[in-house]
Order: sequence, then C-alpha cells, then structure tokens
Amino acid sequence: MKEIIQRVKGTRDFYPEDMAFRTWLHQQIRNVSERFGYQEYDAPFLEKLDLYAAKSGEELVKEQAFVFMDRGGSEISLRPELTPSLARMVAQKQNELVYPLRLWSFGPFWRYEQPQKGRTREFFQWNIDLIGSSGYQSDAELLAICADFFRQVGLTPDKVRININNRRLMDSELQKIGISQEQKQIVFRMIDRRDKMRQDEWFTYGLSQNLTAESLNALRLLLDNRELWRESPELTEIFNLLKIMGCAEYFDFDPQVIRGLLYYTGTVFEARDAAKDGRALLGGGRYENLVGDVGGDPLSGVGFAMGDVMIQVILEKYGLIPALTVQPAKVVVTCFDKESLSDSYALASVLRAAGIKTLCYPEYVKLDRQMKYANRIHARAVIISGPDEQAAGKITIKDLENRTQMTIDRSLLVETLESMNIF
RNA sequence: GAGGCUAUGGCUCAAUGGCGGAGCAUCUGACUGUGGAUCAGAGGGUUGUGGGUUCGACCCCCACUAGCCUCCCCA
Repeated sequence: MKEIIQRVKGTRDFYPEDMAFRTWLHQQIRNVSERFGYQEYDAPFLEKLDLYAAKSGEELVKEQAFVFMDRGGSEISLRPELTPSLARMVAQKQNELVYPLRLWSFGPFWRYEQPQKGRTREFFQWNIDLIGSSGYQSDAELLAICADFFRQVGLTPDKVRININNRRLMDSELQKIGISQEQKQIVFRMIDRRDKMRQDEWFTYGLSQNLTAESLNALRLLLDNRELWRESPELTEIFNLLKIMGCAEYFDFDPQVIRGLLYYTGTVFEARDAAKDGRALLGGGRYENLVGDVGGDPLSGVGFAMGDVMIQVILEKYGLIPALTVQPAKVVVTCFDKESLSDSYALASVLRAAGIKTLCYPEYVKLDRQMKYANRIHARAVIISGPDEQAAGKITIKDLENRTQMTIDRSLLVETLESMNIF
C-alpha cells in the first residue's frame, strides 16, 4: 500500500461507478444542448501558452495554468478554459461558418488551484456558446438553457437560483453615483466582498480605499435595489422573454453579480444553490470581442460554463443522482469443468452475436464461486452447461432476479433469454 | 499565497505515554451441480514519511507529504 504512487494533487480516479455518473452528466448536457439545436465540438487539450497570454494578458493565466516546456522548447499549457480555443476555431473558418453558430462541449480542464469543496485541479466542464448574434434574444436563450438543464436534473427553482446582471447597466449606474473609471476595480471588489463582510467592516474598508461616505451610501442603495433592472431595456426584454419561454421562476436580478468583468460586456449571470451554499454552479455572459483577440473580425457571442464538481456536490446534497447500476454483463456463462470450457466460449459468442452483453467465467472453479461472481456484478442470468445438459442437447438458464431456473433446448437459448424481458 | 482540522488492516473507526482492537469487506469451510441469508474459522499492520523528546511513543514536539475545510483567487 505504501508503495502505491499517489494521484496528482487535485485529480480524481474514476472507477466504473464514478464513470457512470460522469457519463450520465454528459448525457443530460447533451440532451439539453441538442434540444436547443447546438452541435457538439471539442478543441485540443494542449495549447500554446500564448493563446491564453495574448488574451487580456492576465498574469492569472500564467499562475493558474498547468504549463510545461515540450521537447521542442515551446511553452505548452493544459487548457484552463475553452473560450480562447473556440475563438481560434471560429477565426480560422470565420467566413465559412453558418451564423448564428450554436456549439457545446464537455471535456476536461486543468487549473493549478487549491483544491477544496467543489473545486479540483482537474475537472470537467460544459461549455455552450451562441456566436454571431448580438440580440437580447440570444442572452435569453442561453439563460433558458440553464433553466432547462436544472429542470431536467430535478434542481427546482427552490433549490437553485440563476442571478442576472448587466455590465453596461452597472457601468452607467456607478457613473451616476460618481464612481470614477479608476475606482471601478476597487468597487467591483467591494461588490464581490459585500456578502462576506459585516456592514460596518465593509464601510470602513471602503473608506480605506479612498471612497467617500457619500459614494458608499449610494453604492449600498444601488446594490439593494432589486428593481434596478427596469432601468435596462435589455434586461427588461430578457425577463419578459424568459417568462414567455416558461422558465422565469428560476431567475433573479442581482446587482452583485459581476463575474469576470474584463471579459464580459453586457449580460452576466451565475447560478448558485438557493441557500447560497458553496461556490457558483455555472457562470457566463455576453462578450463582444470573441475573435478579435486572436486575429479575426469582431464577433459577438454569449455563453456559459458549468463544472462537474460543484454540480455533483449539489445533486448529492438534494439526492438527485439516480441509481446508476454498473452492470458489465447481462449474462454470465459459467464454466462447468475443464472439458466444457470451449463449449462455454462458443455459447458466449452466440449470445454476443445476438447483441446480448455476455461474459464468460474464464476458468473452472466451483460453481458457487461463479454464481457469487455473477451476483456481485449484478448479472441478470447465468448459463450452465454441464455433462447432463450436454448429453441431452440442453442448456440451463438461471434467472438471478426471480431465482428461477429452467432447462431448455440449446437452439432456444437466445429467444428464451430475449423472452425474459431483461433488456 | 495564508490559516485550521486530519492521517491506525481493503473500508469506517477505537485504543490514559506502558500487550494496537472492533464492525464491515476478503478468503476458507459447513454446501463434491447453484448467488444475496446464517454459522464457524483464517489471513491481513514497520500506526502517512523523516527526525526529536522519553526507560518506553499510535499518543508529546518539529519538518515534510497528502486529504478535508476556510480565506485569497476564480478566465
């Protein structure tokens, strides 16, 4: 045990049971995405670091990406996000793609962060984007996709909330209360911290950041104004359209949602546990300059990303993960003795040819061992062919679920199994 | 990058500074052609790693590693 080399920090092993969940999640995502007419795509897991560095030049990218030098001396990064790769893919075929372009993806990403609840260093993420349409209808569509996903997996509006804001609205409102362009970064940070600090601490902190008491009071009023969205024609239209699409019950306006503001230009949103438990389940918004940074013509898009870790946490919390039985095979063909081993393999082949998931016990051991094995792997039926059966041209089928057993003509094997209603 | 808690058999956990145990799981048998139950028995440990204190360390101290949690951050 001591000598087993440990996993890389922040990675997870996926045993078949874990894999069943991941596959299930991928399927839920596929169902929702395709229901809205989106196509699946993927990009390389490895990219040149330049792809991320070029984009907004954030030091964070360099600090949080898994970077290494390849044998040719290039700086390579395991992809920390998908959007830059998508931007390149769009730019490469900018004039031949059909717009609006609707794409989704589900795959692994890596970020060198401190693992904790809801966060690992290697994780899977659903990315979905609508590119080449700047209307509010597209924003509403992506929001409806979020809601549809939650509804599909049983996360009802009392369990999960999608909070929406608009960056332009915030810009103009902040300007109205006299926040200068230079103060904006500080103010965004303060907005982000508001729920984490006591009111008086927050106020004192603001003063220490050279904000006036007047601005802080105005900011407080602004952040408490849940009707502020009415000032934004765009948000008004979006909320209206969400109502028409029948999912308005999932959404709240929240002026404290700011998410990656260097990136987003209009609508921004994130989803959280309604009890404000844990980190965000997903986040996204409207970006105006998707392909400009990688050398294409500016193209507007809207999209969001959802990680597998936090969604698993919340699905577990609410008991919404279905019982995913891991069943490698429906039928186990036993091996009665040394002489009948080849017959067992022949029988298994017949069943597989009929499309039945079948495995063969690979050696002769006592029959009860083989039965126990079949039971442990949750097989539905066991095939037994011993000397008695072989002499009579028969075969025995044991139904593990009903605990019944019958001996039939060899030629009736496949149809008998099919009639057992096990598929 | 900062802090807190934790690390004992495959798993979940006990053990006042003085003989490291239990439950579950595994294997074997009861049952020489039959699975989930029951009973009996067996195997399995350098107590995460490396130092230190002590007559004596799972226990106390230090460092390291990993996990969980919180802060920071979150494209």
